Amino acid sequence: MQTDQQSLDAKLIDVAKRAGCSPATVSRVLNNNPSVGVAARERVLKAAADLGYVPNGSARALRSTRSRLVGAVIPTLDHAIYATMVNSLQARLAEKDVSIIISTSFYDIDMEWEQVRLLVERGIESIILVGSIHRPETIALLEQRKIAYVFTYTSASTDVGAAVGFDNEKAGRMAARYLLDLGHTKLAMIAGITENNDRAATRRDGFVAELEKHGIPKSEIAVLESAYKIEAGRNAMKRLMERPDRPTAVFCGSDIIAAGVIKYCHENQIGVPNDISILGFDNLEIAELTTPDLTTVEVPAREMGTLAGDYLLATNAQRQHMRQRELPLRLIVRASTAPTAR
Amino acid sequence: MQTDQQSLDAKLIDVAKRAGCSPATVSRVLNNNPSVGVAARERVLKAAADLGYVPNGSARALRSTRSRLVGAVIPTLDHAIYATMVNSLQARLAEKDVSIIISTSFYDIDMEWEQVRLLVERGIESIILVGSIHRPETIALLEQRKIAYVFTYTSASTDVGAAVGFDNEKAGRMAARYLLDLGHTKLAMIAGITENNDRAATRRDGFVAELEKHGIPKSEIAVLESAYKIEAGRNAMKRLMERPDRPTAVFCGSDIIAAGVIKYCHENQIGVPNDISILGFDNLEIAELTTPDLTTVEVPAREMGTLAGDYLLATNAQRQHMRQRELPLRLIVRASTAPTAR
DNA sequence: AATCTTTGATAAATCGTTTTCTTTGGTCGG
DNA sequence: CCGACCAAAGAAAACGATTTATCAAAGATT
Repeated sequence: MQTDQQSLDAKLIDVAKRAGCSPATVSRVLNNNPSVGVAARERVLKAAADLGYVPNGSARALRSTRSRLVGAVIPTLDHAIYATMVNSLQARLAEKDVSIIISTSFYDIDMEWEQVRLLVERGIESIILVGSIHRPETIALLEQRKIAYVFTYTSASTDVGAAVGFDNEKAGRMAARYLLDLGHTKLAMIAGITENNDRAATRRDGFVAELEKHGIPKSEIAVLESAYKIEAGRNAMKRLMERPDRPTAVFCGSDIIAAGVIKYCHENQIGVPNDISILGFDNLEIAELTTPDLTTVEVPAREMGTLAGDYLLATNAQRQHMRQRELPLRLIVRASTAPTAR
Repeated sequence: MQTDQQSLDAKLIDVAKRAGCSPATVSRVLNNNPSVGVAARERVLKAAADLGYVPNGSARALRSTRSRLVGAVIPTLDHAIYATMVNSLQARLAEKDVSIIISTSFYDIDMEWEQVRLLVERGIESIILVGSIHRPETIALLEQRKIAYVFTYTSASTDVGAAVGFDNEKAGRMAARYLLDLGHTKLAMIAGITENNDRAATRRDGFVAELEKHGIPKSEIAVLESAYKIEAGRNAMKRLMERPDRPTAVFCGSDIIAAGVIKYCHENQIGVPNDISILGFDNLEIAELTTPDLTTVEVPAREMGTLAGDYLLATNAQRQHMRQRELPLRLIVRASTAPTAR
């Protein structure tokens, strides 16, 4: 004989019974529908609390077509630049009781497509992606399902999606100009892996283009790639220094890479910035850990997360005004760069 | 007049119609139920592909009570130790097409309780939490709903939950013993914030207890706390060095804190490890960025994520054998620690 | 005093699947 | 050659909420 109601998973109808009203009324109270009297409202709330009632999200989502779920597909959480962004995104969404399903694509747009499919199946109402290169199927699916999507780490939105981020080409140019202004003419770049990473590729292109514009032929610019790991950065620098014509300044696609580069310099008695200037990208916390402190380009990861959250939470009408958001980039000058010796 | 089927969101019944069979058959095909003929199976698969059919997860979850959703509540994603763990956890779950909803509690168990409630509402089948201190309501809810839960970063499971992690007290003792073995007798600890953080607190307690055991009175051990930020670690070290009786070795609750501590030492001409030995905790990537490289205790974050994932994916029967998993801790000796000068 | 609104609440249909219970038709052993 | 059995597939109920249509009672308007 079951007497202890608490021990069963109470359903909405149980709450209704206990409150002495219909399920419809309970539903309205739970959804803050104003058309229910204050007396009934209180009885319902009390009953729900007594029973430890927890609504069934699936049933709710099924009937109302609102799941309060958003998706995020990012390359990895193992890189602070993405983890930080997701962290602020999640915080913003949590304020509105919206939950976030996260999955990682390891920089692979085919994998991304699979993940997006799965997320759509889960009923997400909107989604955030990284970069502006995606499989056509991915975008088509989101369009067809009318799921709002926003690209991050880029300001290049498609004709239909939205973007919150920065201009990667500008970022590359900014780096180039800064090093040129310091008097450097023999330059190199250790980019991140550019395959399937439009942001890294565009940054590199901007860097090279700006140098060319200032009279430095492409053939004289050494461009290597490195994974986003300290060790990988160190190895890339090793390869670079084994070449005949050594640069006096190196632009790195990430602070992580730059950290490895500086490490290599230490190990090989190459003075930073006396022999070689090192410029990073991201402005991670570690930029103040290298010796010397790293000059770098600051990426507004936290802000991107918050703004992307705002976009995902917005109504369709509001979104019209939020389609493209380019955030400013700042150069953080520390001690790893210096003018060329005369 | 609507002729283009593709443009509508196809439902299971549409697939059935196109394949010329009943919805039940389609459902069986989609769920790999063996009792359906190969001919019918192929027709269904073809029809589903033609229509671009995507199952409705909510309806599926509602009817089957299986949501393929797990929850994770962690203090923050802004600390590599958690981001890394979540990253490997997610990777493990993705292999089985299980999605993860993540939310952050900012080290606040009241907030954690709210988050868990919301996750339960979303229909998660299991959940991972950090540490072993939680609100009783949190555990009670999970128990009542029969949602499997696993604690991480600790090996202390309750009588009913599971834990995959390490013994924080042992960790503290290990650090103490190492520094004692080097000959240090004047020791200090800069712990992380211990309020609502049983792991940090237990580590501290283990450290102090081991020192006491070896004849160092508690009153001689300086213990401070610091947030998990480089800057905060620097400030804590400042406070420590302003005290009369300076230690010759400092154990830091995290590599992040240790990095700040070393920074302070640089700025104030305190030699590491000549004047003072610094011992970190976590073995983050940054441990190889400090000068000198940081000696630290390695925390198996990646492995914890994978094993926690295994637990969440396991059946109830299998879980019986996975209730408590203590992972080994390794001391990574680098250059920031040295024997005391005679 | 009769009619028109407004308010608060109910009954019943519905969302898109899975599952249980039947049915159908074919194979096999005796 | 017949009944038992099995495999494959269908019909219909169910999952737990929201929403639409409806209605009764109370208040406002003439």
